[in-house]
Amino acid sequence: MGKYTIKDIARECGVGVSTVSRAINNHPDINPQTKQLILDKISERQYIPNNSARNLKKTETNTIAVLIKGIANPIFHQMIDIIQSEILSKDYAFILKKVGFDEDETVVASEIIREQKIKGIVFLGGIFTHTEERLKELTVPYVLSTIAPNTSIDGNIYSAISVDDVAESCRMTEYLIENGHKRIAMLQAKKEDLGVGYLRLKGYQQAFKNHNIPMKRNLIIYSDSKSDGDLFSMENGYKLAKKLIASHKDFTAIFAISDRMAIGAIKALTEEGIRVPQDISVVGFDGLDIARYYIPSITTVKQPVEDMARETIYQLFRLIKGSGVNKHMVFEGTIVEGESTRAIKKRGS
Amino acid sequence: MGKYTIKDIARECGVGVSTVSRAINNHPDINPQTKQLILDKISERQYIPNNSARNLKKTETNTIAVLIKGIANPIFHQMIDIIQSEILSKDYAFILKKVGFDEDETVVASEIIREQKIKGIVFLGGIFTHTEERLKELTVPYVLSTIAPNTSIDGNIYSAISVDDVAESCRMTEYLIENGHKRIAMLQAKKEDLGVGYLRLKGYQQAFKNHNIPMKRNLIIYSDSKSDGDLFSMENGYKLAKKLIASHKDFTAIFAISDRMAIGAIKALTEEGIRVPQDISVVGFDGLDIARYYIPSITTVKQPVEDMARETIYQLFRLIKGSGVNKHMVFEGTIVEGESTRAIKKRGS
DNA sequence: TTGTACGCGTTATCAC
DNA sequence: GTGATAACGCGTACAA
Repeated sequence: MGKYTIKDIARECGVGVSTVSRAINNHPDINPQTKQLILDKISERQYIPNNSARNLKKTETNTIAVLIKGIANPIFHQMIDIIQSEILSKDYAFILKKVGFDEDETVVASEIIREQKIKGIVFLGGIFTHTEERLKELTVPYVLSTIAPNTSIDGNIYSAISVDDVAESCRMTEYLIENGHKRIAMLQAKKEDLGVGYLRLKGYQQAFKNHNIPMKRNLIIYSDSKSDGDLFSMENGYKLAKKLIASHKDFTAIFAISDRMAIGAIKALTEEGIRVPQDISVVGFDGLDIARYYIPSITTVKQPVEDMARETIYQLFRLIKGSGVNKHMVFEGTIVEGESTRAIKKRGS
Repeated sequence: MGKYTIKDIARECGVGVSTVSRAINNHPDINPQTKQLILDKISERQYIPNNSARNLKKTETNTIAVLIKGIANPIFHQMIDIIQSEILSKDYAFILKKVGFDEDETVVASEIIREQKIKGIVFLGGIFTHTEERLKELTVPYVLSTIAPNTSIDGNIYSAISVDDVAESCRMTEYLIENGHKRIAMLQAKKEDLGVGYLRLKGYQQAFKNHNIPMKRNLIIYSDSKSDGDLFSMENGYKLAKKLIASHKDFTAIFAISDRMAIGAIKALTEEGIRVPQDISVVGFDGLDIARYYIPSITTVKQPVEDMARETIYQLFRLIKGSGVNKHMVFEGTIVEGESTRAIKKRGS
C-alpha cells in the first residue's frame, strides 16, 4: 500500500500540512514560491488527496450527483453528456450513480448527501412513487428529470422536468386516427405499471374519446406480469407483437410505447410477411437516433432531450442559488414522421 | 442538515458508540436484545452511516470498482448487469464509475483505490496505452475487459479478457472473400487510432494476404481526424458511407468496424437506391441485439459478452484470492450470418 | 457484554 | 505567510 499522505508531502517539503493543504486547494494566502515547490513535489510523488477524508471534513463540496435508473435507455446517454458538461462548465464536480430497478433512489440519495456533501441531485428515470415524507428527507435541492411526477404528492416540494406523457401519447394516437386508423393496437408495459406505461395508456384512451371512436380494450397487449428486466426493449416489443399477430385480431396500426419496442414489432411483422407500412402502420415513442436509421424509419414522438437536460441543470442551480420555488417544466414533444406509417382509407370499425 | 451520527444513536439508546458500531457491523459479541434495540432505533431515525468516515477508518472493504469508458456502447450494458450480479453474489459491493474519453483511467483508479479501499478493479472499454510504470502503481488486482492489450507492455503485469480483434476481423473479412467479394470497403475510426480500429484494420489486411488478393488501400474510409465523440456511431457510419458512395469507387461489400456504423451505412446505401445485399453486402462487428432486429438483419461477429463478463469476475477474484499469476484470456467470436450479405459470382478485381 | 479513547487523512481555526 | 491543532464520523484496541 503506497499510502502517501499530505503529511509525507509536508515533511519532504519542510513545511506544515496546512501549507500543503493551502497549495492543493488554491488558497490565496500562500507564497507563490512555496506553492510551486509543493505542487512540484506532489506531481513528482503522484500524490492524490484522499477524498474520504476531505468529504469528512468539508462542510460542503461543489458537486452534483446524477442518479440514473435504467442505464440501458439510450435516451439518457445524450442527456448525461449534456448534463455532465453543463455541470463541469459551472466548475462543479459530477458523479454518476447507477440505481438498480429494485433499489430505492431516495435511500441512495440520502447516503450520498451525507457522505459527499453534495449540493444537488438529478434523478434520471425511474418511477417516483415515494411518500412526501421520504422526499422531504432530501436535504439538498433536486430535480426529477424525465420522470412522470406522482400527482398524489404536493407538487410544491419538488421540481420536475418532463414531457407530458399523456398529452404526447394522445397526440401520437390522434396522428394515427387522423390518418384513418381506428383499430390501433398498443404494446404496453405491465398492467400494474404506474409509470410512463400508464400515462401513455391514458393518452391513448383520451385520443379515442376526443374522436368519439370506441376503443378496443383487447388490442392493448400488456407485458407479462412476472417478466422482469427491461420491458421497453426490442425483445419485448418483438414478443408482444408476435403474440398480437398470433391472436388474429383485427387492427391496422400498432402503437409501441417505446421506439425500441417498435423496432421489435416491425421485425416481428416483417418476419410474418406483413409489410410496414403497407399492411400495418407502426409508431414508437422517444425519438431515438435509431428511429431515423431503421428501415423503414419509424414515426415517433421525439422528446427534446437536449433542452430537457439543459433545463434540468438550469432549474437545479436556480434552487441551489436559493430561489426556493419548485417548478414543474413540461416540454413539448414533436411528431417525427417516418416511413413506418401511412394514411388509410376509412373503413368501418 | 439532518446530521445524525452514530453518537446520537448511542445517546438515545443509552449505550456507547462501540455497541452501536457492533450492531451495525454484525459483530458477534453483543447482546441480542441491545442489538435489536439499536437496530430499531436506527431504522426509526433512518440513520445512515457515513461511508466516508468508514472508508477512512477501514483497512479494507469488500468492494469492486468497475471503470467504464464509453457508456453509450450497448455491448457494455449486458456486461455490467452480469458483472454486477456476479459481484453481489459474492457478497461484495459494486461501484460503477464513468470515465470520460479524455480522462486517464489509471488516475481515476488510483484515487478510488486510496479512497474506497477497494479490493479490485474492472476496466471496461477504452484503449490501454499506459506505461508499465503507471500500471504498476495500481496496488490492487485488476482486469482489463474487452480491451485490446498494449503489446509493448510486459504481459505478466496485468490480466486481460478480450476477443482477438485481429483474428476476428480477419475472419469477418475472409467470410466476405469466401463469398466472392474482393473489393471490400472498410469504414474505419481515425487514421491515428491505436485501439480496436487499428487491430481490426490489421485483421482486414491479413485476410487479403491470406488469400493472395491485392488490397485496395483507397477503399479504407477513415473518420475525420478532427472529429470527436463516438466514432463507432450510426451517424458516423452514415457519413462515411455517403462519402464512399460519392467517391464512385468500385466495391461490392462494406465492412463497418461496429454494428452501429453498419446500420448507418445500410441506411445511407438504401437512401441512394443501392440495395443491401443485392447490390452491396454489409457486415458489422460486435453482435449487438440491434443487428438481429435490423432490416435487413446484419451479418456480424458476435462477441461472447456474457462469457467475457463472467470470466472477468472469475479472473479478478482469482487474483484477489492471491493466485498471483496474470492471465490473458482470449475469447472466440462467432460469425452470425444475417440478411445483409450475399455470395457473389467472381468477377475480375 | 459493554464503554472509553485513539487514530484514519484532511480542512478550518487559530495563533504566530 | 505559515504551522500547530482541533474537529469531521467511524471502527477498534483496550480496559472495565
